[in-house]
Amino acid sequence: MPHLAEMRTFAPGASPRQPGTAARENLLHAPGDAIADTLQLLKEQLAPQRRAIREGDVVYRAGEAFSNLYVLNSGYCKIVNLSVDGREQVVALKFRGDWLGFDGIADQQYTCDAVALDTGEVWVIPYQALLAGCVARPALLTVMHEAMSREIASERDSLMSVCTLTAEARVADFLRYWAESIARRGMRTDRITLRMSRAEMGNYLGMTLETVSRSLSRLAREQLIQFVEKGRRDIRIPCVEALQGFVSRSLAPAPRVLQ
Amino acid sequence: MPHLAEMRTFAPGASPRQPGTAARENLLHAPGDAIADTLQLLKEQLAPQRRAIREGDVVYRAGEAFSNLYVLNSGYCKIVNLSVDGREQVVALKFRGDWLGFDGIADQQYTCDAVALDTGEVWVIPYQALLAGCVARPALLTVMHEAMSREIASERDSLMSVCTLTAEARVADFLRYWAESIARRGMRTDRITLRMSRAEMGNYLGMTLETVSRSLSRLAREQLIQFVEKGRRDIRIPCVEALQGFVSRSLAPAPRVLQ
DNA sequence: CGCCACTTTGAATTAGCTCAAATTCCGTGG
DNA sequence: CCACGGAATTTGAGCTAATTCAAAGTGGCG
Repeated sequence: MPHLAEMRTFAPGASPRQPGTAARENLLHAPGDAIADTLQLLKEQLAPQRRAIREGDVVYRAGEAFSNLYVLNSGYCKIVNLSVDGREQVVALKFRGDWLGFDGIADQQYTCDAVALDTGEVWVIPYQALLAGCVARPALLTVMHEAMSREIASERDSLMSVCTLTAEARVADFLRYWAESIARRGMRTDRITLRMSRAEMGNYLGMTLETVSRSLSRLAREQLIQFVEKGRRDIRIPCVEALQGFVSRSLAPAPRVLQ
Repeated sequence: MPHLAEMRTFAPGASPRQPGTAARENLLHAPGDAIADTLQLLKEQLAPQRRAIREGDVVYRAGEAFSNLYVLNSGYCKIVNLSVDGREQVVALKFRGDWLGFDGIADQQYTCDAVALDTGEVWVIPYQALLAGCVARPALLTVMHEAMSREIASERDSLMSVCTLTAEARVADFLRYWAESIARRGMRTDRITLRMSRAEMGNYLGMTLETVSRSLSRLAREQLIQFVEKGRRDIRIPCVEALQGFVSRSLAPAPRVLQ
């Protein structure tokens, strides 16, 4: 577990080597890949503690005192918002390179649960250490701000999706978003494995699990997706653009309303 | 919408402030009011340019190159998200002390329109100047991060509201949120003036303007609100807690679903 | 093999939408 | 000051997308 004192000992550009993993990850590092660059920067500058996670593990919990941000190095997480009256709402999904925990900054405690959807690894980024590191490497501040900015924009898109699309279009848009997210991370996108149950998807998308199921069946009937044999969580997307097209087409013909 | 994350920190009874001279604002400044403190800090450290805005004025527009953040010193703004296929979605409302423009950081251009709902004033905070100022005054970074964090939490609450509440409860929650927002800023809350048309509210809340109107009529019939004579935009809220109670009560009895 | 959780599909119900008509408000010009 | 016209709002009636309730079907795993 790296302490602040240790952290400083790494000269910028020198990576703290971990036996086994570091070499492999450096091999995988392609310059120009913003996500990999960010991970690389964080590793070099902060040598973050790594924490293995498995499906269902809680990275942080609502109400817990805030002190760390987290960056997802592999796997998938869902962010679950909780209301005082007991409602639960999946409000975001996180992929490799995404940051978790920004919601805790304002009042020094997290306002959501962050739960792993799969085996993976998060890096622990103590907030104070990050701020301290920004003095030497302003790039750290830049990547953090970009991540926060992106999160704000992303949640606005979610809200727009829920407010303006039909259920079936929302499901299609969700699949498109998932495919795009993993494509941007260099993973194959033609065949995706959803890490969520129908109930979780429905919760995230603001519809019942039955409606999710019906929408998926309909999308399959329309050839926009295919179920990979054995297991209804593996889905083939022959053409992501076709999915996008479906979403656009399913809009009301005249969406021009606001002033 | 429920903005749980915003609830803490602010001491009620803080000064309601009007745009005006620095001297008058200093007189009105009450220590312990986080919003006033932030404005004070920004004024002292950055002496931001002030920009008067009137209803309909665009503070920034989607696609425009990012270089400034803005802080609302008075008035109200809506944030409108735009999709490539022409949908418009009001995704946030901004009050005195709120920051605008975070969405522009990630890709160096704004992704939304920010539009004034009323006469007011924004302060222009050049992002680079802000970062530079943070070296001398780390508190600047703190308030900025808190604002971003709050915005993330707030949008998650909006998403939860849209996904889990009935239309009528959403309208009630919106009124509660508006009342609470201005209460926290020291303004009277028993009688509020909505700055939005039924169509704008409906867009923000994910329903048609007719449903907004019907919901308001029903809430009035149930004595949870009253229309102030002459003008359907002035609303009296006899008891904010009663509104909150209505929202909670209108939940499905057994909201326990996820896993 | 058999249980259990998840998923699919159907049928009936309903919340909210669409379409339409009346009403109110407000600014503008006479 | 009042009349007029357009825009916003309200309200009603019918419709539809999505929900609820229910029953089968499927797969994973001890």
